[in-house]
Amino acid sequence: MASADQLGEVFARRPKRADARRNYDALIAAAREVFGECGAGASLEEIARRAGVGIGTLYRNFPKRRDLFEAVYVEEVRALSASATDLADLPAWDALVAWLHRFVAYVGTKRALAEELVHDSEVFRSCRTEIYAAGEPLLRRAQEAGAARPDASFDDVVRLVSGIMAYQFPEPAQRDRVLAIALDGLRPPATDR
Amino acid sequence: MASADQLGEVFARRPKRADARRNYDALIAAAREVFGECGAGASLEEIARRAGVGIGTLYRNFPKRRDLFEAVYVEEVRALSASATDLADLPAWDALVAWLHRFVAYVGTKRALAEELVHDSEVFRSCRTEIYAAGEPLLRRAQEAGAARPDASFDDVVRLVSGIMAYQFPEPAQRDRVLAIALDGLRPPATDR
DNA sequence: AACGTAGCGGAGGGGTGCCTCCGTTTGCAA
DNA sequence: TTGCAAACGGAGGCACCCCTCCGCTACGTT
Repeated sequence: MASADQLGEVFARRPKRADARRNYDALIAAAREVFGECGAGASLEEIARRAGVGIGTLYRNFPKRRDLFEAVYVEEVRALSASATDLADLPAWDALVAWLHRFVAYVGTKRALAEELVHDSEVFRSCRTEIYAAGEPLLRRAQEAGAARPDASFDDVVRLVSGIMAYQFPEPAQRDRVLAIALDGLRPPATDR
Repeated sequence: MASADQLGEVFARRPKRADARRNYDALIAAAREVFGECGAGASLEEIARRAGVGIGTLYRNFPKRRDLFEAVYVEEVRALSASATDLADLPAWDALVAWLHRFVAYVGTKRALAEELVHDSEVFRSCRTEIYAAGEPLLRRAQEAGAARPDASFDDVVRLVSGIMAYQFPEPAQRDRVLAIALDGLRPPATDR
């Protein structure tokens, strides 16, 4: 699969010299934090600062903002998409809902990722492809089982869910309630459910 | 009602000298554009530039960013909340849906307003109060008519809808489809609707 | 027509961010 | 241990933004 190769490539860019690798990892950790707090437009100098690294080092490892951004999320996206497989033995609808809850857990706190998932951005398309490849079969299975409305695309679902997550909720209980309402809308139009 | 007074106050700040009023109005028009394009953090200098006005003029009329922001949306919020009254003769559910569509039309293109509606910010609370005062009765009426699920608060609905609108949709058709899914979730849990 | 003042606008100081360049440091292979 | 290529880091140039201040303009009044 082409998209996985691309994600692998990104991962392989990790440098080999010990000090370099240390800095690389510190940068990614810092970037994860800062992107999470400030969104995709966060200050790169702040990231270097927080990683305890010169700004030059940041730019050597990640010449473009997007390079850093990708490196941060590749791992998480992989984990998320991999986690779709161990839901196979649940009923179709429950599997979809369970996966979407994971999706929310991964994506919900990371405004930056959610933004990029919707605007399509170069190589980031790979991440989207990966996520969609994982989630779409779950939706289709639910639709075939008659548990989800047939006229919704997986893209609709992603937008529905990640839109809701876009703003932080003061109370997680409300977040779950709103998510539940949205998911109810995904059920088949009428009678049986 | 206290909130309306406060909105009135904002409106009354409009200056009286002809040139001043011209600039004031140009600033609001420019701000509406720029806030719409760039969100609430837009550059004030860009706004002044686009209004064809010196930056000093902007600051004299609107000493704080929020002042400008408020002035921009007061009018729109008023219109939106006023428009709830002429839906009284529709069936409860249809009235709610119709108003939410107006809500989307007003708010959907204005990321900045949606942001502020959720984060609560000083005087902006008035706008929210006003909007909620308009929309909440519509929801309650729908709930009493058994057309909307009783466990959803109006705040839930606002978050549901404005979250979905947070990212632009390339195709408006998809936006409507996703909105429809979400609104379906608002229907009462089971059988009759 | 003349005048007082409300209003104008933009220069400028301070801050922050982006990105490049290059003298210095350091890991590691020989 | 030595040597050198790889890696470091931060100074500095440029751009943009925020906000203040003050000499100039022109509106509306008398």
